Amino acid sequence: MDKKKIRIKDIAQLAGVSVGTVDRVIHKRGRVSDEALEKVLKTLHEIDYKPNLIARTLGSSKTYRIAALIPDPSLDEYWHQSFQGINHAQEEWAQYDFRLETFFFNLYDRNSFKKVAEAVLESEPDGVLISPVFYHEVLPFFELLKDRNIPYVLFNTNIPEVQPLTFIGQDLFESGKVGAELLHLQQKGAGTFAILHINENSLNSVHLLEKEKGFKEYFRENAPDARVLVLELNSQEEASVEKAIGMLLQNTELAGILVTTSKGASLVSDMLQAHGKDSIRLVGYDLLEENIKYLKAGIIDFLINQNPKRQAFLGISHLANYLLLRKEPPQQDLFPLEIITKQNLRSYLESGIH
Amino acid sequence: MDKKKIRIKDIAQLAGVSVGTVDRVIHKRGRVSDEALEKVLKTLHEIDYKPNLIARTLGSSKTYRIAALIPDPSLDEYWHQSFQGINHAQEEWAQYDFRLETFFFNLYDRNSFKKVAEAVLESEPDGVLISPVFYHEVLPFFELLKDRNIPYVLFNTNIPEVQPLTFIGQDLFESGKVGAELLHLQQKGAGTFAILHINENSLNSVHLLEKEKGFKEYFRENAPDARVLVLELNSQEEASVEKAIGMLLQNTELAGILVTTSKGASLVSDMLQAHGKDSIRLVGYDLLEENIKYLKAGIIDFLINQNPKRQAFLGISHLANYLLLRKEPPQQDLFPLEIITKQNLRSYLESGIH
DNA sequence: TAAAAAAATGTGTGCGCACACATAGCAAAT
DNA sequence: ATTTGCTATGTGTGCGCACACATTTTTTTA
Repeated sequence: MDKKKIRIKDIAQLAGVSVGTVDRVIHKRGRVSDEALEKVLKTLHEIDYKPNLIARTLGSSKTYRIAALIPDPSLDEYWHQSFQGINHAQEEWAQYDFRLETFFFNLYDRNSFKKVAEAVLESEPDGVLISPVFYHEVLPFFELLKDRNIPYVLFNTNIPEVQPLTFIGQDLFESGKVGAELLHLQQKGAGTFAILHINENSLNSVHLLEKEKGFKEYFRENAPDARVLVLELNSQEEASVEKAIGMLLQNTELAGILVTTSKGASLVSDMLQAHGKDSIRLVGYDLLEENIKYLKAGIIDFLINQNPKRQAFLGISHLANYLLLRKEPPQQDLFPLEIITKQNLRSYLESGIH
Repeated sequence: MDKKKIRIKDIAQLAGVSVGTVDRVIHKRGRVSDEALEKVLKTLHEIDYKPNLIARTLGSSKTYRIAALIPDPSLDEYWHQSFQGINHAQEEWAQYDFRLETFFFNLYDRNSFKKVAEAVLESEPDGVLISPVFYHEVLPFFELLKDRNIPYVLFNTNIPEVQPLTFIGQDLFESGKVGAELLHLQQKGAGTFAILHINENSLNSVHLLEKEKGFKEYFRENAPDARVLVLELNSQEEASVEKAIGMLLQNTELAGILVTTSKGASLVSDMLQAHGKDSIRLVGYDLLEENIKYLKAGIIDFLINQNPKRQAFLGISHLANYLLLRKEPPQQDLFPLEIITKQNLRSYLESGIH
């Protein structure tokens, strides 16, 4: 049971070479004779050598620089929470020589993203954390990162084909199913259920479409005779969106509504109250201030928490671990679909990062 | 923006003393003149010095030993999951010189706990992780640990008055409220709701009583005319417990049942099926295999996840951080009350430690 | 066959800290 | 006045690794 720490020195002794040679073998720096190579590899294999990551980082003392690309947090509470996660990670890793540079772009302006992406490349970071909102604009960016051998971590939205270091977020298809289930709970009979995409550019709708698919799939499986309505309300003017929601509420006898965008739920809550229809079940996303208010008031029945703060936090952590300690992160880090109600809300607000 | 790393050496230079003196001041080893002390403290205050924890651990290379005291995992799936968390933590911290020694006791035998506690003391660990099931037996144990200056971390059940290094777990009062809410969702009218304590020694019932209080509180606040039944079924023989449940089901028109012990829910599920009463809403605790089965089958409607694996994992991590890196953990680490349904179940099973 | 070039191998140093140990300074005891 | 016995202060070393550099061995070339 006494597994003493094996050092490079020990390996060297066992293999009958010097530490320098062992070092060269471990780091594949070449300049080693076949004979020595074999000896070292052999003992390296026999003894299960694990380098002391602590000592490793001590010596180098290189300052790593991570760039984080997210939508402007001052314009959107959801992204503000992501930003908090990034800042939290920075504190957590302050020990080490890390410089975290955050780049903001406008969520509704693909050109702003392009510009910012360029700036990131110019800054020559050692790693990148990004929420790839603009699919088409992001692809060439990843190409360039790949060329420069800069690892990148995706969060919030996944694009598996660009082979990021890792992805952090939720399974949005499953998320749509959970949303549907929460609307359908204890709803006897068929009824009509609506899924609303509000105020999100349709360009980055992969996101929303996944939820929609899951939503439909749930009813197909569990209540085939339920009616499913899909509405996409993309107008920039709030008034026209409100009007559309109003019409929906007047003309249709709804059993429940799922709002796929985190900001949309409060708008729908307003309308439900205005039309005296707050018995309609409403499910939204994320612990935004407004959403919390309506959840407490009983207008919103459930929120699905995407935990943006933790997503960003873990994104940075995975990068830091990879760069600093050479720890490979898992292929993807899928978060559970957290269901928030009036009663367990507090436990979520009070608990730290989970 | 360029905050170069400040080392002890720098402090020494600024204060006009040697590193040795600075070291003595930092570690309060005494043997420093008032004059020098003041100088060092002053610069130490001006410059915000943060020791490099990495370098600190490198030098010492002391082997820390942590003792974990938990109920025998081979007898109980819930504790098995805790055990997994402990093992996971061990892997995570394998880097460092850690030895994790796990001590098991019988959940139903206070004497076995006493014996094990003694063994722990004899092993002279540097830190202790424990789930304090037996309140009275555990108090003198903590006294002894305090005498010996051994830090201890509690998880699962809290005993704030013994002032542990930290506590990790859930707010059980809130948990009872959430359980009640889940039973009451969309239940029009008053109805009768039962809370069942099954097969848990009443000795460690602080646990269960807290949930019960929250349960009652919910109905007091939200449905004062609902009827609340409390049943405690402590018999060792399963048959007699089943009989009691059967009688309950036959004689009472129930709207919902909350089972406070993780193992109890599957028993109740059985009985609900046997009596053809599976429309009664059932809420239980934790992702035990049996519970998962009944949740998928729709007999159990919701599970509240206590996340024993993560509890234990974080317990060890907090201890390790404290011992190795001298990081003070938060006073308590409260977990959110996770609601599991048929639809989001998979996301919880697939996600790693969250 | 000697000299030069190239390849293989070995040695030394620093990273920042903790701690053991060495030395300086200074007062009390002889 | 010299020694002893303190305290205050300074110096040196090791932790395990990475990497620069020095040295040895082998190969090539004249």
